[in-house]
Amino acid sequence: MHSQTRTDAGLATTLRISVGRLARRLRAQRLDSTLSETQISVLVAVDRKYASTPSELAEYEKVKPPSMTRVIATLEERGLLERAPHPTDKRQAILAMTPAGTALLKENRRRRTAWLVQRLKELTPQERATLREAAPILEKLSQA
Amino acid sequence: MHSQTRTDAGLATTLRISVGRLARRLRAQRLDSTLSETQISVLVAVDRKYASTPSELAEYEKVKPPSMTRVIATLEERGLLERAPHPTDKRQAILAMTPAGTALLKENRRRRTAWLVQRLKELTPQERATLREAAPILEKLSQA
DNA sequence: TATTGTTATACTCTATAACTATA
DNA sequence: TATAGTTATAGAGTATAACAATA
Repeated sequence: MHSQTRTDAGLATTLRISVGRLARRLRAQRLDSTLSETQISVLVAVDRKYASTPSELAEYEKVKPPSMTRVIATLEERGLLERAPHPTDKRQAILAMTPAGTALLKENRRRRTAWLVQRLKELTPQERATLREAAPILEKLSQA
Repeated sequence: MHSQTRTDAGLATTLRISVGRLARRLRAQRLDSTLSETQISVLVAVDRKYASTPSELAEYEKVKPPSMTRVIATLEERGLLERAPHPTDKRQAILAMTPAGTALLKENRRRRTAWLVQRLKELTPQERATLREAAPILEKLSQA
């Protein structure tokens, strides 16, 4: 059964291919296809307070500040984010979720999770148990 | 340990997030960052004979024919693909790998796999064993 | 002076519409 | 007429360079 994964290189190859393909399938489930992956990702970052100012968001998303200016402008225009003044530094802006932004994220998570839950249901109980063991390891790998 | 993954929805959420993040990390390892993901993917499709003509490649990559025209033109200019006449239909073209294209793919795979092998080495033997069990299941999930 | 953020401009990737060559 | 592919053109996303406001 594990013929391709006996060696570390074999395991890495199999993981690399299936993780890439699974991620593409998950991305395709996104709710509002008029929002890009970066836009969704910025909403998530603001929602979880991983980043709040335009500079922090650019750094977090690995894009340049002028690109982030445009991403934020679009999200503001759509009423998904709003801007508040920084308490001490007038140069900076603090981004915050609007109720519409929060609702959109929630629906997006619901959709993608529902798609994957359906796929998990098609596995055997033993296979799901294996994935439960593997999930925290994949989590660790992704943060390495 | 599995507090987040007891339910199917919890498992799905954890998998969804870590698979997405791991895929992004893997993509970032690509060799020639002047080649887009689509360009790499077209090379892989030609190499494995998943598709050979511009129309087939457009269909396979889920882009429109004019977009594929440009992707192929770039790959030809860089000497990674070459064009041969179709044996019976003068409208169509058959794309084939050049030695440089084959070499580039090989090096790309080597790099991404090497990155992941390194990450796997940082795990415990028990964790690697769990991933060996999980790998074929993720493979199945990605093809569902 | 250094930092934060924006505006102006250009490049890449993708799309739609219109066209050419062949079936 | 229909199909395979290209050319012309436009829109989205990101980059660099130059600038404004504030620290």
